[in-house]
Amino acid sequence: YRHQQKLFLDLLAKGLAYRKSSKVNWDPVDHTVLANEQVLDGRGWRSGALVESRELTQWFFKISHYSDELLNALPTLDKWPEKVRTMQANWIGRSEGMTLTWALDKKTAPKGHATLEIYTTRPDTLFGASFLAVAADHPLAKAAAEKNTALAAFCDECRRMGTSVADLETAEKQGFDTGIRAQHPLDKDWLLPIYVANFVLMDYGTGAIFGCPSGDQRDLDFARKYDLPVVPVILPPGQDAATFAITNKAADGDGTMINSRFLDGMTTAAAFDAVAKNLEARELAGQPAGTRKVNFRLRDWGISRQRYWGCPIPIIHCETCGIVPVPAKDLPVKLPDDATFDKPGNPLDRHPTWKNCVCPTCGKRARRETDTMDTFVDSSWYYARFTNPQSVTPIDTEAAKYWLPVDQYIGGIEHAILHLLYSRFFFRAISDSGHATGSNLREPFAALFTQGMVTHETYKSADGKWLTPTDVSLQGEGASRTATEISSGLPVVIGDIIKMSKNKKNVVDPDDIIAHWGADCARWFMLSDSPPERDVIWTEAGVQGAGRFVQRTWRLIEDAASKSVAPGTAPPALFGDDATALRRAAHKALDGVARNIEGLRFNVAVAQIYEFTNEFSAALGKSSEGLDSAIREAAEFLTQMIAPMMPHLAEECWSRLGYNTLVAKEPWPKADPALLVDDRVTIAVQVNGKRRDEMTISRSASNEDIEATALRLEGVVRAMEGRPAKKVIVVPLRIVNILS
RNA sequence: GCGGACGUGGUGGAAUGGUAGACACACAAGACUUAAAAUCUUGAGGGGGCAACCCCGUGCGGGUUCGAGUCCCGCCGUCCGCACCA
Repeated sequence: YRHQQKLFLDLLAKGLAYRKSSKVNWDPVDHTVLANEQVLDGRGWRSGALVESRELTQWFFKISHYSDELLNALPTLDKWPEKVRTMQANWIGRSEGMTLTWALDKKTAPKGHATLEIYTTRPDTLFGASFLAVAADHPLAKAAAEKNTALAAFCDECRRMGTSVADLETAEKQGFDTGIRAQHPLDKDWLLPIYVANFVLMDYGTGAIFGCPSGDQRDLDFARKYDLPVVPVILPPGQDAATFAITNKAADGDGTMINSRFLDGMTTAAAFDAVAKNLEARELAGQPAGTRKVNFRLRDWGISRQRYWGCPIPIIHCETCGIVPVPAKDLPVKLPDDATFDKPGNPLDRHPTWKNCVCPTCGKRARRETDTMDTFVDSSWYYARFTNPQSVTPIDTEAAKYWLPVDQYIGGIEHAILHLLYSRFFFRAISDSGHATGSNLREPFAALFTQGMVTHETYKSADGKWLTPTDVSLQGEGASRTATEISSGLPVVIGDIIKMSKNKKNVVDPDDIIAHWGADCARWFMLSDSPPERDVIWTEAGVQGAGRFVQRTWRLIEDAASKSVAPGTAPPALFGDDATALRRAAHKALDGVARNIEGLRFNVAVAQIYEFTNEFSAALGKSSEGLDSAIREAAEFLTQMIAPMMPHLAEECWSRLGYNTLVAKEPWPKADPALLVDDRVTIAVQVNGKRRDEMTISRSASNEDIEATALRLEGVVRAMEGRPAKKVIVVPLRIVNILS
């Protein structure tokens, strides 16, 4: 906490942490702030009228300061999944547009309101405007509502909808005419009505828009409902100006400008520029009537939590001095040990004494901040702290420079946005406030791999209760699979395969798995079953198979140990055919497994080990010159190959092979390149693209030899039916294709 | 609505544009056993044929190529992310 609190205060000093009042969704049962997804997750009891909207002062980190940088740096993260980069780019949500100032009609405007600022990404469609709309919380809406009770009621309705309606997509567009009129920026004689509309968001742009019904679907729906003009201003490519009309589908793409005075005939891009230049040059209330503006969807990060767990925010509230940082000598601010949890609400706020303190500046009685930090703050810099956990400063810059960025980060896809974006922000923010400064210290994670989750089938009894896998017995296969409840014999509905959750009871206890199968076996199954980026489906049958392999490997090593030379024996001068074959298999497997582990293709690595094990088993029954030496090599290779995935078994095997060292400490063996390539290769022969035969031929055979041999093959002759070969394509070591 | 990914046997899944289904699970037959378990051997994409072998086959329809699961275009479906973002 000491270090994290120090970081917080340094961010505060840099203006990267701040306090602001905003509207939140408040859970009146738990007395805490609800995230949007919690309101909208359909859990029922939290949605609807139970959620309150309230004004709350909370702490934020200014992630928006880095919006551009976080977006622009995404392409440099070339070892991150495309998916995650796309998700982050969408989340940051950069859009280029303009802020336009509209003069309000003096006769209708409330006192103190002379202009209205709106944000648009489509200034080109300005001549298609037929109304303006503001959010219910917009100052202009509030001012207008003061003298208009019907409008005030409408605004209240909008606010309630904002926090309670889960199905936004079905919510109807609704508006209320404020009676205020605004002058069109390009024609002061053109007055447009200003509405309060439920689909305008206060926290995006300026909380106000202009509506161009012909160019935006929402605006069109709104215009049709309130009978506002619909003037087409963009002619989509391939449409005829004489016949083009807007019915119920807005033309929101690019095209040629029409009905737009001096813009007519321009492309949308040119019209954007023309309007921008025009408005930038115009003056209104002492400033340009329009300015180009880049907007982001990304909001600042609210880090306040009304919870006991989490790092206390090191701030003291003093009536005289205001917000006072806790002095460095008083850090860390610790959580009380005697908090109570018998009531809802923040235990720190409720604690009888904890929040009482004196102001470090004036010495008067003051109050501690009772919010704690979001635990995502902790996870945003732990990797930097880990480079030297003993450091007296939060981060040891030299250690960080040496170790960071993290070479390979592995985590679930569920962190694609929050954790990974917060970390990218926080690392920059702490660097800019004097910690971990260095040219390589901007992005925390050089490479990212998102692994899948462990999933399991779900089962539901006839009366709709979730059943655990141990309650159910399964019969049949494919579409005719059925399940019955063991205790009652009644049929069971087999449900979706989903992430294990206690709620749906589709869980298998890791302790049980380890107790019954062992950790090696569990790990082996998970690695072997699916590619690591995909979800793995936990099945009893699958883990049984892994268990059999554990036993089989042990037997194989035992057998091999008894048939091999002693450790450290020099290899013979000559190996017989079967011994050489075993050595080739061992070296190929070693090479392939190494490559696949490096590429994180663990399931393929496992398959290769299986394949090699099969060959190894078969070789043990043979007799060949030098076989005992080859067996030792193969057994040692196998042990080393399984070691990363089944370390306990590998150590047992290593010991059985006569060593009293740890295989974990052995270097990965080097495959002999000479044993990786075969003298003779088997290649397929196609006639007109269809495989008809195959041949085994010397690796160094010339194309002419290959062609001649291929044309003599029995299967080829049959398929040619006496026709001559028109063309023969020879791909050395791969394939021959004969066209006839 | 916008953005992205994916679609291969009964199942999980292999396959730098070059023999589709490696490997495993499940299944079946056989060996061993008084029996079962375990283990070992064998079989298997679908269809036809005694067999040799032939035809069809990677969601559907086109295209590029000597050659397409893989590349391109258009559909269909599934999943994921964002979503009244102006």
